[in-house]
Amino acid sequence: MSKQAEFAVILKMNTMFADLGADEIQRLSSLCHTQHLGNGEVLFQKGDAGDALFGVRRGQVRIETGASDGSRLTLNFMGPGDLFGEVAVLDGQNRTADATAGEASELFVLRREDFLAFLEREPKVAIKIIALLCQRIRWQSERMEESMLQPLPVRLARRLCALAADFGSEVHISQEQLGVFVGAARESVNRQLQAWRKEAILDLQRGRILLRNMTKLTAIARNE
Amino acid sequence: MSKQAEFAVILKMNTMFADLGADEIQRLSSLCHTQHLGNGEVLFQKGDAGDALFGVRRGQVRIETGASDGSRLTLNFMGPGDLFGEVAVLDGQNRTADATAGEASELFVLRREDFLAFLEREPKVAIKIIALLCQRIRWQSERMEESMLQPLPVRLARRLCALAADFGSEVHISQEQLGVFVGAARESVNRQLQAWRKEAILDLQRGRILLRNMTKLTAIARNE
DNA sequence: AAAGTTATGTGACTTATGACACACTTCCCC
DNA sequence: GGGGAAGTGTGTCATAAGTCACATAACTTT
Repeated sequence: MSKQAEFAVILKMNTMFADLGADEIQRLSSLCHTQHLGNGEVLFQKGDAGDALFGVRRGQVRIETGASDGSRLTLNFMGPGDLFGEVAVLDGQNRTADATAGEASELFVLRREDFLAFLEREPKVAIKIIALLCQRIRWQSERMEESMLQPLPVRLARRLCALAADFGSEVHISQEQLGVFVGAARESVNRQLQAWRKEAILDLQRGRILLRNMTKLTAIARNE
Repeated sequence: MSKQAEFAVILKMNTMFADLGADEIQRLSSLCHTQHLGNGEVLFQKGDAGDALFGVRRGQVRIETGASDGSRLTLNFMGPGDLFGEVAVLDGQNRTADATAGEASELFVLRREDFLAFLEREPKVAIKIIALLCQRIRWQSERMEESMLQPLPVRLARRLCALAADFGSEVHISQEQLGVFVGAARESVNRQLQAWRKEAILDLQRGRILLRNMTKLTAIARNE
């Protein structure tokens, strides 16, 4: 499969571009470049201009932010097929987090200027993008109002399910970082995980969580 | 001042259109219609197709939603100069709440079809709209992550400040509805308001709150 | 392998806030 | 002007989750 065809598949998988027609996707993916990163290499940092959209072809990129105490907190892991920086490429605002290669990686790059020129040539696509952004706004406000009002177990179960979708049943994450993800104290996370371990929903190891019973976990995530 | 000039001013005041150039605003406002509503008349209901954007010229429109128990909960008041339905007009999705005239009102109406045709004619404006939507997405995610994690006094102070910006220092709202706004129980809202009354930050009357010391209130809203 | 560092497990305590219960007041309307 | 209905004020209690304070376990570095 050509690089462009690969990139087209990745674009198509992202909610933001899922509704575009095959021809539009094809023209969009013809604008892509590729970029290689060595292990630990920094792709961009907080405050950099948001001048491109990235898709992971192989490897892994960590999206992280420097906490005030100097420690680094990982906000997300992007693996093959994941797309990141969609919003930055559209509005050109500064990056709000750092991106670092977690291993040697190859990325698809769609530069802002190319993308904007494309939108100007194809106003119908621009209108679709607008619709997609609007959906995202609706989705966000629904989620947020709903999500932060949920009790910790529900938030935690949801986050674990989301991580499982990306990484399978062996999630490699510290309880500390999980706490940051769901907005809770590490100790609270630990206590909940212990409770679930006793129910055989999952197993715990240092730096990793083994999901044993996704059925129960998704039931908790749905808040019964 | 002509209706169109008035509408142009209203568009300009809204964050969503604030960055557009004067000529673009002018062409956009030439597409507007007006509509009259009697007191209590229903403008649209939850589930209706989102086929237009509205601006209040005079009067007041309540945005509300029917709670499951049959009672109606007001989500927002739109007064002269306020714009609502921006997202629905862009993506054409269904309304997510009801809109009812709180008094005899006159509205500016910008129909979805006219607006989309306009965007197709002016792709540069479409790109600006995209940038504005992106800003809104960023703003939303920042706010939400921050806001729901804040303690009740902070959330309450912020909401009161926002209401004060719209209605001045005499905010006409029940404590019940204020509770819905900030996602808290009525009793908790009442207790916090009582505390602030004792500090002379505000006064309470049935169905209304008189803000006495905005300086202190904004300080609380900033979370010190 | 000893020492240091990071991640995890757990108990004791505190606090914010929701839930319930009920009294009191104001408004509206017949 | 009497009887609801809606809004408000307050006490008591329960609970979820944060904080603090350690103990322990697992990797890393020298």
